[in-house]
Amino acid sequence: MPRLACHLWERILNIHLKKPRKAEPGDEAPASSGGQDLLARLRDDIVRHTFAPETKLKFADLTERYGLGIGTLREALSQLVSEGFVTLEAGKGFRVAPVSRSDLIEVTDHYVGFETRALSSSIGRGDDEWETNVVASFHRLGIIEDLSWQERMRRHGDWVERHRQFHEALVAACSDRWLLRLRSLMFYQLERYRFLSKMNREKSQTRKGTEHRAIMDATLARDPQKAATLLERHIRETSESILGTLA
Amino acid sequence: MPRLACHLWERILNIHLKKPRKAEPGDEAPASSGGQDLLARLRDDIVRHTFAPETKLKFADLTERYGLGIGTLREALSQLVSEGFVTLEAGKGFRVAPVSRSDLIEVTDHYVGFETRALSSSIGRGDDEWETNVVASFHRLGIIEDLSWQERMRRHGDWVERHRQFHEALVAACSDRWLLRLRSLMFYQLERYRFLSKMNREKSQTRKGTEHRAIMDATLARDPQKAATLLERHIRETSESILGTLA
DNA sequence: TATTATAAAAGTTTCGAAACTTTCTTGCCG
DNA sequence: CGGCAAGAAAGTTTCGAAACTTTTATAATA
Repeated sequence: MPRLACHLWERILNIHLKKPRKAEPGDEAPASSGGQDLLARLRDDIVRHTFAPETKLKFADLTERYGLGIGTLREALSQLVSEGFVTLEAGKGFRVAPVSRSDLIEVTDHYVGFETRALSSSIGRGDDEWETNVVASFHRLGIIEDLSWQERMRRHGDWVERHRQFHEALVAACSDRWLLRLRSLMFYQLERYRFLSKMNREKSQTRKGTEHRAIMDATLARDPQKAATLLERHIRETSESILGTLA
Repeated sequence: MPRLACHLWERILNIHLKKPRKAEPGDEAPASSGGQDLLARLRDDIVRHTFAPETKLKFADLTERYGLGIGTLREALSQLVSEGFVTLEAGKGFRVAPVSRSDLIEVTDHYVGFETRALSSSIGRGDDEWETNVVASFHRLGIIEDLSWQERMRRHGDWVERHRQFHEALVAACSDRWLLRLRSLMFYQLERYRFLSKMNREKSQTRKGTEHRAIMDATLARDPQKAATLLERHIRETSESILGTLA
């Protein structure tokens, strides 16, 4: 019976998957669509300097690398223009946005401001669920930070992800949607610079772990003042060290 | 002689236009490309409530309205997603982002913070050229604000544009690129709400003119404290009045 | 009549070919 | 040899048709 419509088969096969999908709780991200996480992949590749700053982003390369059409890529790149990761010059195409000392200084300042304010708010409003998440994400991060230097390097991708999740968990209870949005914007910008410092980080590694713990402790103790101070130092120290390498 | 290449004709016709184009001073905007100002047009149409909040943005309508292809529109809409004017749900398409009291409150707070900081910085660094521009854009705005109510309404589009230029001129000397960028983001968001208040603005109109002058005076007097205070009140009063209408 | 299955319609997403621009190369003339 | 025009190559931008999804309408069944 070849006349049977695809729809039927799909329904038969998916009925048990699709129904619950509608109310699945994890579906928070609005997401783009089919080129689902292309945006995230591209951003990651820029953040992790797979494409160095100022690199020209040619569609010929990109279509091959990601296996997607030109239009889809253009769409994602456009969003990255708005986020400040990519520049677009009419007729000349897309380039990875440049990095600079002044840019790093600005981004750091804004990020410190956003993150400390969001954290204070979060401390004031967080519930049990939030607390639990902070502890959980800290632990998940700690597992990697406790590894040997070599292992840590190998799993750097995971570290980046867990580090982001930890900081996100801290501020998650803040109710100001725009503050979270702006904070997130600056966080990703900083991530790009953080990567630059990956090369010449000496013994500072171990201190990072204790810093994260101190921030968490002050947060769980609901001491916004102290938490903000620690957090600010945490962020600024990292940036200072990166500024050294940017000479 | 039909064999003559297009290139030749174009060069003949454009040589005097294209050469100077390269160094034209007004070309500051990186701009998108061919659908040059589609992004701006779309944003304007959302800001001016041509498309009401939560409206579904169907490509069938949009292609007809703007006379552009689907791909081009998608690209512009993607950027507006990043800017927060539009939402995108996988498979369901684009919608104009909703408005709400809490959103307005957040946007106002952030905008006040950005604008006052940028203004202070600008006052500290502005040169003659900057001062001149402030005076010029204030005057240009004043011309419209001095008109009768009816005329003012008729030329509301111009007013919006000149109002934006005035505020941009004030902060133009600030050197923090990210601060200007974030400020601009919030400014456009507020613009959407400002439009809502257009309906029920009573006598407040005349006061606006004097407020603008007071801000400019304090700015030219290089009094950042006073300028910031006046500016903050200026912004907050507007938002308060809009909050009333959002009930 | 209510419910559910199927088809049709409406809409969105992806893709790549065609048009257009910029950049590089080559050949010509001074 | 340097400058410059012309053509070729490389790259970007636009567009709309095809594939796919969601929504709406229709028909069949209990």
